[in-house]
Amino acid sequence: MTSRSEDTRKKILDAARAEFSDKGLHGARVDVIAERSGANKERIYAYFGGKEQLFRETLKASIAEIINEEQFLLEQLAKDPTRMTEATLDHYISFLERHPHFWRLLAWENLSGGAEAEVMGGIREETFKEMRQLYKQRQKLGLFRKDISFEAFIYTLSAVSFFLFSNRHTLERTLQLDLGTPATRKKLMAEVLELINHGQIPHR
Amino acid sequence: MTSRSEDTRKKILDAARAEFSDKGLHGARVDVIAERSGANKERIYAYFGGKEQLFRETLKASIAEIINEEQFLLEQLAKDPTRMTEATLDHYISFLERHPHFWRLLAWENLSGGAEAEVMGGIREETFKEMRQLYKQRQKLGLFRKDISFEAFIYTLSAVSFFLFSNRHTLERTLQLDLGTPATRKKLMAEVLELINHGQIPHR
Amino acid sequence: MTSRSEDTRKKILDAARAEFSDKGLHGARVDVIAERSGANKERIYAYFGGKEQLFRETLKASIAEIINEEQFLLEQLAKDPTRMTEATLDHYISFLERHPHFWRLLAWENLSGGAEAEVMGGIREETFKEMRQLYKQRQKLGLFRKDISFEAFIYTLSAVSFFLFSNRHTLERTLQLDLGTPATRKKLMAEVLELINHGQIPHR
Amino acid sequence: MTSRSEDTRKKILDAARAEFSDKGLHGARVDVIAERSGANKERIYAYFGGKEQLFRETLKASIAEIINEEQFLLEQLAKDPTRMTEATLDHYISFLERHPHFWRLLAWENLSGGAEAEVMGGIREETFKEMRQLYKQRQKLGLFRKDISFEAFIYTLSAVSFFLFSNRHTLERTLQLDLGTPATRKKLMAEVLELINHGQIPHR
DNA sequence: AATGAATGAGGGTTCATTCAT
DNA sequence: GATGAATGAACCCTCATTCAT
Repeated sequence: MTSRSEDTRKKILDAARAEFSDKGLHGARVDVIAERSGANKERIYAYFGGKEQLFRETLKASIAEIINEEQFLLEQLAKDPTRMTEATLDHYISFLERHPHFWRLLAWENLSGGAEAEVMGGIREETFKEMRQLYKQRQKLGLFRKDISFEAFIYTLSAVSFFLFSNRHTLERTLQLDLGTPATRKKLMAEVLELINHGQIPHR
Repeated sequence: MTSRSEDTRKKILDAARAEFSDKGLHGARVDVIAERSGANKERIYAYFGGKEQLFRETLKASIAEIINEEQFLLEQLAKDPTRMTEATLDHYISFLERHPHFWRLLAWENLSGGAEAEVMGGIREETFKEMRQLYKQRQKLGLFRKDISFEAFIYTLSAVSFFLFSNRHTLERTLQLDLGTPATRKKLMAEVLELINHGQIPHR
Repeated sequence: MTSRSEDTRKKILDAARAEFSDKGLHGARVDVIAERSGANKERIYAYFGGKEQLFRETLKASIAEIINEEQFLLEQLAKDPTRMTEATLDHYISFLERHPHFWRLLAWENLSGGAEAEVMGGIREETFKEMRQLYKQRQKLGLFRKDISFEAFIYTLSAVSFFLFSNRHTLERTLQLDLGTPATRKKLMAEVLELINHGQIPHR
Repeated sequence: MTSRSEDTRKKILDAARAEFSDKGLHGARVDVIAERSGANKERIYAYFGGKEQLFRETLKASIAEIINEEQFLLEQLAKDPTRMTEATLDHYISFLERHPHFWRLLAWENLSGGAEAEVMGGIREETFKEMRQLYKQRQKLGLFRKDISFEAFIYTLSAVSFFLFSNRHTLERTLQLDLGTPATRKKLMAEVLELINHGQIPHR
């Protein structure tokens, strides 16, 4: 594993991420990945074994990215636990915005049966463990409702953030919203946050 | 356009829906569609022009389905406007559950650039118009918060219902929930509804 | 199975026989077979499933040829049972000479493990059955030695005829014989026949 | 040519013999030879020039082996010239049995046109020269028939021994003999010897 | 001398699409 | 209108061979 081969491997992985993200497993072309990466097609097979395995590696690498980023979220939440909902939602949206291949690969994968989704399991477990503790703490403090589980909470935040990107095209047509414009998007999400948030804290 | 050809056309469309829903535009095979439909491959080209055009027709047909169903929702909401949120969410989930090809085709389409999403625009416009009126009415009555637009409301309901299906595989791994089991799903969605609902009605 | 497709199938089989006979399973090229046959490459896959299956079909077809021809031998032996050894050897040599692809395909196949050799089993069984009867008859008549089985007899005839073709190149070098020349070949085989023959009939 | 490089060369040649013997020129893979030999692929090109040249070298080396062994046969025949046929046949069978790559490489080569067969010429010439003298001597003694040339004699012995191995798979099917079992094989060959032998010595 | 990385020309196979009947 | 046969352009993958260190 010389630095040269490591470099080639990485170039292939980068190109694969772009290509698979764009067109999915079946739409992607190995030739295109080779060309995009500047490497020889055969190297793909030497390093990754085949198209499907490369897709899997690409997916894994993309999922790995979320881990690092979630560390920031955890640190932030530890410092300032007020506004947990907002901070988490913001983080999710920001992450998906900056890593379009993440949600795209995940979406392709889910449509194809999610055989590789298991990769995600263990990976995010730890983050969730810490967040769950924080959530329960706040439930005890009376800031979050006790009859709403952490799972439902995180599910909702995931859904409203993921959907924004994954169904953007359809949304723009049906809701007549230009979600490409940050301002429009922010306004929408602010309202969504409001909707979620005020189920949490019993203002009275 | 004899009744015989109409019949063949329909059989092709049905087979195409199944195949495209399963595997997407690129994963689907024209041969398979022909076989599944019992029609000759060449008929597909005679009637639809090509694979992509067939996909488009399939998508359109699937979207059209939502119209009929949404009439029921509107009627129901007209009769009993209390529990608008719950009724809508239930309707969405039930629809997606009974029409997996709908959300699947939409998901494939969104990933591919959503060129055909425009079809949806006009189609659901009318439904939304009626729902928006109802929503505003209830805002005036103080049952829904005034600073949360109809768009944000419907966006949230759409997201939490669609996400349940579109990301099911990933969800099962990360949240350790067995979403195939109706009971688990119902419990989750009940909590999500709670979360959304209590931002609407200021209990005090 | 129209006559047109039957024709194409046959053209492919003919071309395959030539190509496989020349270069064996691994040396043969599907493109070349397609070109030689004048058919489209894809037809090969449509009709035969793949390269290896085509090879198998080719082998089967070639083996089938020997059956028809062996009928002539049987008839001949029935008419004139004297000179059984000579007639059989002549027939074998003549057959191999006129069907080079037969022994070549068989030779390739034997080298590759003979997985398909089983095809031959049942096929020649009947011929051998009749010949065995004839052989035993002649043993009883004291024309063939009783301590030499039919198997050893037919084995020897097969070996000396097959070897003439299968090892021709090597033979020409080591024995300095020009086996391409019919006269040389005939002289050699006449002597070999003599060698075999006089073990059969106890001249005394 | 250090002893280290000599060693590498030998390891390559050994691996090549195994691989080419198994799969022939076209079926063999350079990568596999490199792996089997434990040497680097590039060394093959440095030492042998290419795949085909390596095959040729492998063939030459294998043919060379026969020389040493045939010395034993000659010595044996010199000591005890009675039973020349049997001794020679036994020797051939034993040699082929112990050196499967010899007959396999030769068979592949013959099928591919036998371009390298010339190597054999010179190599066995000397052995044959001695054997021919012995044969003629015995013809004069009236032990071998005068109208059967040495070439026909040696041809027959070569054929019946070589064929046993080269066509084993086909034979097992057509003659229903289990040639893998030594006993079966011995019985068959004993009868074949009988057949040949008694053409030699005019018992009367 | 030796190695791991890289290359480019195929090699087998499949696909969407069209033709001939 | 309908069908089975045919086509050619890819598509994934592999191989013999060479390069750079």
